[in-house]
Amino acid sequence: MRNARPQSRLDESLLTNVPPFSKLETRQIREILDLASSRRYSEGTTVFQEGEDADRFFMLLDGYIRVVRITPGGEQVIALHIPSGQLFGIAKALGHTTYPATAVTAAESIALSWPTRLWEQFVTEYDGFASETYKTVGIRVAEMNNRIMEMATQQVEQRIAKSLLRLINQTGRKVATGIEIDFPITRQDLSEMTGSTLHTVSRTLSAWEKQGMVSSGRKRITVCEPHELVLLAEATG
DNA sequence: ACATTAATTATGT
DNA sequence: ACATAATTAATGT
Repeated sequence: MRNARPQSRLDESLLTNVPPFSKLETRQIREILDLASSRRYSEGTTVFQEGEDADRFFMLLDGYIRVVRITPGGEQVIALHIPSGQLFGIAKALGHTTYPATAVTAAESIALSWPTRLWEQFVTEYDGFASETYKTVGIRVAEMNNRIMEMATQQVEQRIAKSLLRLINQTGRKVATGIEIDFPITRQDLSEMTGSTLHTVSRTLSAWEKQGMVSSGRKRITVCEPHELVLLAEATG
C-alpha cells in the first residue's frame, strides 16, 4: 500500500455539503482539510484490513466502499456498501483500536483521511460532528442486524431481492430503463451479500430478467421494476 | 429449497 | 489469446 499523499490545496466545497461537516464554518472546514490526506484508489484496492491498527479514519469523497469480513472458515462475507459522502474506518466511534472489518473499493474512489488521534478533537471541537457520525453508525449497525435476521428467516430469493433493493436505494443511479447499481457488481458479490452461491444468484437473476423485473450484463445490474421486487421481498410464503 | 459439480458460453482487456 | 464472468443442466442433501 502506498502512502497517503498530502494535498497542496483541497477545495472547501468538498465538505460543505457533507453531513458530519455541514454545520461548520468555512474557517473550520479549512482547518480540517489542512489536516487531511487525499488519495485515489483504483477499483478493488484494500484501504485497510480487518484487525489492523486503526491509525486513520476516512471520508469517502467519491466512489464506493465494500465492507468485507472473513468467516472462520475463510469465506468472504460482504457486510455492506458505503456510498460517497460518508465516514468509514471510524473504529474510534465504536470504541475499537483496530479496524473491525476490511474496506475494499467497489469502484474507483477518492477518500480523505486523518490520523485517528484527531478523532477526539473533531468530536469535541466541531459542532454536529459527533451526533451526525453516531447517527450513521447507528444506521449501519441496524442494517447489519436486519441482514442477520433476514439470513435466519427469509429464503434466498427474498434475500437477493432485499439486497438489490438496498443497493438501488443507497447506491442507485437512474437510467432510462430503471435504476442501475452504480458500481460493478458480480453474481459472486451478490452471493456473498446474501449467504448464497453465485449459481443461485445467476439463476434467480435470469428468471427475473425473463419477467422484465431486472436487466443485467457483466458486472452491471439494473432494476427495472422496483415495486415487483418489493412484493417478492415482502412475500410471506 | 437450496448447494455442489461440472461443462459451456460470453465478455472484457 | 487469455482470464474472468455468467449461464445452464445434472446431481446431491
